[in-house]
Amino acid sequence: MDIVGNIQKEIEQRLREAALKAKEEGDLSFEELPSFTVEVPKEKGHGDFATNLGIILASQAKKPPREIGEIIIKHMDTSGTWIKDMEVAGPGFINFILKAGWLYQVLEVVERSDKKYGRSNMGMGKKVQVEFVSANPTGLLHMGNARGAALGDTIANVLEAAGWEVTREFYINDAGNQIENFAKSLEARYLQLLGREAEVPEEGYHGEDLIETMRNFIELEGDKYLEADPGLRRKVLGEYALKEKIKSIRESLENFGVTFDIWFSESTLHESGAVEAVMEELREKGYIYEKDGALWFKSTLFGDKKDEVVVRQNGLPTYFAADIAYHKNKFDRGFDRVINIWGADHHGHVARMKGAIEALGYDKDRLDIIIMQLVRLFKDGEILRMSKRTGQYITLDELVEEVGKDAARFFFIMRAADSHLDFDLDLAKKESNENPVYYVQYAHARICSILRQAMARGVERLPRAFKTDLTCLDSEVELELIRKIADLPGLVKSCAETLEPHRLPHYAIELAGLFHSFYTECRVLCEDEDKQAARLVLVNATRIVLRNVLNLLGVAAPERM
RNA sequence: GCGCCUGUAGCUCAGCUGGACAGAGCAACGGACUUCUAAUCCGUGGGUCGCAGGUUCGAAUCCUGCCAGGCGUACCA
Repeated sequence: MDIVGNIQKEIEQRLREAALKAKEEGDLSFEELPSFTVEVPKEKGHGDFATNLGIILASQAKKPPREIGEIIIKHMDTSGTWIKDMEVAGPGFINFILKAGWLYQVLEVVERSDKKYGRSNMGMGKKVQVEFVSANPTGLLHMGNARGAALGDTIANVLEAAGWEVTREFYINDAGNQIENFAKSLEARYLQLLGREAEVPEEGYHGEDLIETMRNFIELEGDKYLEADPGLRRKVLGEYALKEKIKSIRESLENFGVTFDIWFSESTLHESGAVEAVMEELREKGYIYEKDGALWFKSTLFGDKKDEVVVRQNGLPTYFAADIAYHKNKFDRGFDRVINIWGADHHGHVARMKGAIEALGYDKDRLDIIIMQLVRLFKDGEILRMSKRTGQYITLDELVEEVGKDAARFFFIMRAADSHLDFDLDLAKKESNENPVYYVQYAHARICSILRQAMARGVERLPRAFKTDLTCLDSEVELELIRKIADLPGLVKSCAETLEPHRLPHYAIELAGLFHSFYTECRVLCEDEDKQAARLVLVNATRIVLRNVLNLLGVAAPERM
């Protein structure tokens, strides 16, 4: 239940009626009522809600905006609403001042909804798949993957909260060229460890983790592949390492609070013939042609800059071909909507992916691709260039170890996907105590402490909001705190709509800030029983909201710190 | 060259899809613990919103052109 949203809608409706009534009575002239906004003004002095209707109507009605404002106010029927007062202000806004009581019902709603406060059924139970991370299983997870993991998981959480049925999926790129290179690199390490001359190929993977992997392998299987057929050897080593890598990726992500419902293997698409089949389908529809011995998809038909190869000269399908089959597979599985989270280095892939979806006859708007800018890592004041090939990167595990899961997630989610974020590792470590995440968690812990104290002082159970006189919550901080609490449902909806969860951490910081101010200014446990009861209700509602937001972020809500 | 993203306080970033005087955290400075956790609070300083035009009653937000940075522009993924 979204009280702010409901009031907004109600005011909008009354305004519409007032304008029409004014028109009927000849006070205003306009053809059709233009679209206008009813919003919460930034400035406290501008009332609880405000509309720009007067300004919007000015040119059509041929009257000054302020005069229109007065006319609308005159025709407003406010009976049965929370509206106490209306005034024309500034260039012609109408500000609405509500009766004080409107906020108190928010506390009742929070208490009653508890874990469900902030949730809605906007998605109406429709099925959505969020595919994210999907890192190559040839190495460890780095900072970019960490950002993607935090972002994707939170988007999934937000969609769930907004009433979608969400599936989290990881696409395993266990086929293609890179797997060849992976196997060659493993082979080189294997041979090296057994005292042979061998070199990791230029285009291979140089990370030291592969040495470790081969050490594990040798422990199990010894040197029995030393003289084996190289093709077989690479296959065995590759399969072993892949399994180990995927397992460690899964563990790292779980350690970061991210659990996938489905791990989807690319190679199954090749083995089942799905790639071939989808190529055939596109060919029949006339979107495939041959040139220079390769097969091309006509992505330029869908606004891409150039056509794209789907089957190479050597007869092997490209990554793109498999991706088309994968996306067809997603829709075949019955997802109403599909969301991909990709790093900025893949943005060139967006147009042709959407093109392929369209070519297959699906509505391309059922696919959202979120492009996330890359993470630039600073250490000792210098940029650390990350690359899996050179093996130089900070891993997700190291990040969690040094900065902590909660701080890392909070930090990543706080930034919009669009922002190219600079992650200063030294600073993150150094400031871990001053990180905003602790500020929020501390607010939660403080509340829990108050509630514990209350019990210790003989309060047997928390007072229920509907049985408590809340009107004594009348200081400015108290009202602001309730006002902020009232914002959560609208915020979650809007984050789900825009797929931009970065406003949640900011909200949490603001809410925690208001609570801390309240804490300094207002004593909860006190002589005045009525006041104490009302403040316990307020504090408990704040706790519920903080916890719910932290849950959405995948960040712990500690009861003690 | 072309395409996508970005440019807001010393630093890292918000700015709720065009609203009424531009915000937060960190950093700097000055205050507040005999009272529910000082991982907190209160206060001070700090900005040509990259630059120049345009649209609008109204622009950090939309359009155009420059400037700067990141990414992409493979029969790699």
